[in-house]
Parts: sequence; C-alpha cells; structure tokens
Amino acid sequence: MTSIQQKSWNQSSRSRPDKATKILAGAMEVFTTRGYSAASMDRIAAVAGVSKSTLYSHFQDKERLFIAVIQQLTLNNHEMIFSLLTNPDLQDPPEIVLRQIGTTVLKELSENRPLPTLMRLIIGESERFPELAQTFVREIQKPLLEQLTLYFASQPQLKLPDPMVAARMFSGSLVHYIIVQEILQGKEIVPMERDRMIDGLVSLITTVDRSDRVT
Amino acid sequence: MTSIQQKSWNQSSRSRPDKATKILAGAMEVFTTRGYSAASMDRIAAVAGVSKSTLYSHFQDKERLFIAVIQQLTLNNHEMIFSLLTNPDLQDPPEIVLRQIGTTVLKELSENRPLPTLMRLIIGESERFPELAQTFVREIQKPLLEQLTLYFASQPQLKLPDPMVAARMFSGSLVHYIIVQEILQGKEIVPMERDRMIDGLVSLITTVDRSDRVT
DNA sequence: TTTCAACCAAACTGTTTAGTTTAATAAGAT
DNA sequence: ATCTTATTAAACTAAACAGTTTGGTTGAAA
Repeated sequence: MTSIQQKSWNQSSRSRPDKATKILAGAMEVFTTRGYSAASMDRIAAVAGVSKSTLYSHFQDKERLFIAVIQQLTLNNHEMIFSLLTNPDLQDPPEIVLRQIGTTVLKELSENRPLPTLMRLIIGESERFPELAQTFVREIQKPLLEQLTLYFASQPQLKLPDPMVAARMFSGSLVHYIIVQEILQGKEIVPMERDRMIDGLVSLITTVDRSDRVT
Repeated sequence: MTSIQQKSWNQSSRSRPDKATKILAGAMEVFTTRGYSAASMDRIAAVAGVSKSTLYSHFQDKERLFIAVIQQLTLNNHEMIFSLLTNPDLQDPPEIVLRQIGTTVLKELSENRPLPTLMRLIIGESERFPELAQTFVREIQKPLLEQLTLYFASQPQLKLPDPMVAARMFSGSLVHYIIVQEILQGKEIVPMERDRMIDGLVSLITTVDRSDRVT
C-alpha cells in the first residue's frame, strides 16, 4: 500500500519529466470526469501517484494545472485533425473524400473518449476560462474550417456558392451530431445512424443537380 | 439590524408561490453564471432574497434545486422553439421560410442570454446529470428536428433525398455556429456574419440545381 | 563523504461548503 | 385568544478544499 513503483528501471537520471507527465495524465482523468470545480488536488495527486508537494512543485496552482491539461488535450487533437485532411487522396471524387472525412470524424469522436470530453469541458468552463475556449477555437476549429474551405474552393464543379459556409455546414453538422448523440446521450431519443447522416450530408453538398431525383 | 424588511406590502395572502419563484430566479442566475459546483446555496439564498431556511423548505437539496432550474429553463425555451416554427407563413416559398427561421434562431440565441447559457450548463454538467441532458434533447432538440423534418418532407420540389438529415444539417449548422461564435467566443478568431451564414445555408438547401451557377 | 535536488507522508491553516438547529416574528384561520 | 404555517437571522456541525509547512528519505553527482 505504501507505494507501487517499478524499481527495476532508471533510464533517466532526472525523474522530472516523468513526474510531470504522470501529473498531467492524472489531472486529465480527474478533470475530465468531474469538471474543474469538483476536481480536488488531493484526488489528482492520488490518481497521478505523486505527493501533493510534488504536484505543487510542478504546477503553481489548480488553475494553471487545468490550463496545462486543456492545452495538452487541445494540442494532441490538433494533430489528429490535421491527419484527417491529409490522409484522404484528394484526387478522388469529392463524394469519396468527404465520406472518408465524415466517417473518420464520427468514428474518432464517438469511439475515442478524449475529444468529446475535451469539448464538454471547454464548453462547460468557457465562462470561467474564456481564453481556453478561444485557444480551442484557434487550434482546432479554425484550422479545420480553413482546410475544409480550401478543399471546397478547389472543387469548382460542385458549384458551391460559398465554400466557407459549406465548410461550416459540413463540420457543424458533424459536431452537432456528436454533441446530441454522444455528449447529451440522445442516441435513443433522436436515433440516427452514422452512415445515414454521412450519406445525406455528402449527397446534399456534392449533388449539383437534384432536379431529376425521384421523390 | 434586527430585520431589513419592507413592511408596506402585502399584496397576497399566501406567499409560498412567490417565494418559490424568487428562489428559482435567484438560483437560475447563480447557477448560470457559476456552474453547478461553484454555486453556493448561501449565495443563491442571498440573490433570491430569501433565507437559507426558506430555501431548504422549498427544495430538498442543491441537486433538486438545480434540476428544477434546468427543467424550468428547458420548458421556457420549449415554447420559444415552437413559436419559431408556427410563426412563419408556411405558404411562402421555402427560401423565405427558412431564412426567417434561421434569422430568428440566430438572433434569439445570440442576443438573449438564457438559451446559450442553458446549452452551456447542460453540456458542461451532462456527465453529472445525464438525465437532464436527455430531458433537454427530448424537450427541445427532438421537437425542433421533428418539425423541421416535417417541413422539409412537405416540400417535394426541393428534392431533398433525406429530409431528416436535412433537418439535422440545418439546425446543427445553426447551433454549431452559436457554440463557436458565442459560447466559445470565437467571433474574432473565425469571423462569419450571421446573414452570410443564413444565406449560404438556405441556398445550399433550397437550390435544386446549382449546375448553371457562376463560379 | 558530503551535498543537493527531487521526492515523500502527514499534519496543519484558513476558508468554504451543504445542510441543520434554534429561537423568534408575523399573520391568517379557527 | 390560540393555533398554525411561513418565514427570518444567526449560530452551528461536519466535511471538504487549496495551498503550506515540517521533517524526513533517496539517489546521484561532486
């Protein structure tokens, strides 16, 4: 009970970076499950497996620890977002590219915990930490919107009157879908399968002429 | 010091409903500005202008008070949402109807405090109060989506392949716009004027044939 | 061997909190 | 008049909390 530590390893003389990582990981877990106010520094220290003194030697206070956690989460997912838009083969027809982006986003966001959790935290604490909310917008929303806008603008055959609005529609619909279905747990109340959502979204954006469709 | 009370008023014999309303109003203010955890019952009592004893005689504990507040906020806006879809003249062409709905939603949501605040609270506390999140979905999201779906389905000339997805796109884009611009305070980071958003949204949904557009 | 920096457990401080209790006031109903 | 019900201020309890302090351990560098 005293301490669970693996003795047989000492790759690095200084243990500082290791401890900081452990603290961030523990803080992430506690903050994401209980929110900012209801997360206690005692619990964070316990979950991180460090003493409270060490915790305070690495982070000046609770507020700065929270900021560090959110910024790390934001940075992690920043890379994820970018891989999203560089992975698909942009020479493929837009239906393929958009379906792949949509599928990846929804799969990533509904099966991996961190990103919806980050969204929930950011939104919930946006009144207390407005600068964190803005960081999130700057690091995640903005690049996503810009990349999508560029892509839509590069497909003139889609005849999209306003690529920037199209980008907002595409990403907004997906994010809103995740908020309602996953974060607000509305899956049973307003059911909607992922593939149906993506198909509808893609066809609404890529179908230049709907006038000969069968109703 | 004994008591600061206004003697010269006794409009109603029974003061119970009045006190309950005052408490709900005060609790609403404190909860919405500070979130659940950081809202103290002492502060709520002070803001509501009642004693703590009275507060606890009307609401068993903090959790139930919070639930009552959220449910009242949800109910209020439930009616607002409905008026949204019954006000426009549905005989008008869809561009007009949709633009009016969009304008009203964005105006209401970005100029009135309560609804974005409710969204922020519901999302932020959805882990602690999942049943409240589901109530929100059931009372607000679901009827909105259903009404929009019905409307889209009643306009066969739009040739929308999936009216339910179209409804999600329309409302999802608007809600996401509010979240990014207002709640996350991204107005300066990813600027986008309301009218441009609405115009783009409406034209993307209502333009059956984009193939002869000028790029 | 001494020094030093990172770490630890545990106690402590001062504050805040949810919720209770006490004793008292006011006023309508019987 | 008396009973009842709603209310109040204020003190109280017991717990939790952020952050500090104390005194000690470890392990590597000098």
